[in-house]
Amino acid sequence: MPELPEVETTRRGIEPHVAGRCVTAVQVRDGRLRWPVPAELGEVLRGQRIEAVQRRAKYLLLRTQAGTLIVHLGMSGSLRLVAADSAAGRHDHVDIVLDSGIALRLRDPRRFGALLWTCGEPFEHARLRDLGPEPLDAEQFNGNYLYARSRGRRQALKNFLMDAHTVVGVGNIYASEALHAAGLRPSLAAGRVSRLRYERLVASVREVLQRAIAAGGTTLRDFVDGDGQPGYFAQQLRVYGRTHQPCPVCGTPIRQLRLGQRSSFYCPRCQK
DNA sequence: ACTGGATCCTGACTGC
DNA sequence: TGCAGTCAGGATCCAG
Repeated sequence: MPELPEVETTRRGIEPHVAGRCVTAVQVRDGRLRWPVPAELGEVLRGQRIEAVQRRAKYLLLRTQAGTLIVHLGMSGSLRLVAADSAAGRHDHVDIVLDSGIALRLRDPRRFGALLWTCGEPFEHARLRDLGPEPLDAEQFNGNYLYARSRGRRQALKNFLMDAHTVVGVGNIYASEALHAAGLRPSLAAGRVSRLRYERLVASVREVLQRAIAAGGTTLRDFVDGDGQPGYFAQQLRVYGRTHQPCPVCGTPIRQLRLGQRSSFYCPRCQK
């Protein structure tokens, strides 16, 4: 599910209801996520005030005095604001109950998501410390950076773009969309793409992500924001999931291929 | 160091 | 209707 726009949509949705509130209870119905939910989570979170809700890559960070709760939504996760006493569904694995009577409810059918706790600086956590730059950070993420980083790499451009060491937050949907917007074929060898074309790619990544955030993200199946509403960017997708349908720019049928075990979509005319 | 493949899990969908 | 196979927004781990 969630790439950067969906995680950022979630962050913006929950922040006003979560920041400044105190945790009164943590209910773990099923702690079997990507990694087991820490057994001491209820212990350490209870009574803590959530001071800020931040995002790094596809992780959400709920900061407290005692430490930080790190949330990843995996492929099918969502975080919603619900009344604390509302009935939980089959895949509603964890509730963080707040003193407002609202609970932050983690639903994750496939259980690829994670809840991690760190007492230290979250950016130094093993899961976060080696991540590449944020795509919306113009200082760190620019054409020169991608050009320099890609030299000598034979990897397909799309896989290079989806590697969180290269840049974070760009998953399977937005990689395909950004490459289409930049006119670049996903199968190009990353190391043979020119500096100018990387400049274009950076601009496209940024533009696509920002439009997706503005639309509240993309809902293919599971994604809902903090209020349970889907995102509407699916209506604006130009190539993702549109095999054999006409390219919205030139009308040529969209092609699908597999790169790194992921479906990839492109227009053979617009993307060279 | 880089790359591709297998893997975790559940659910939806397709074709026989 | 049932059953097997395929695929799905992510990221880690491992072998070559």
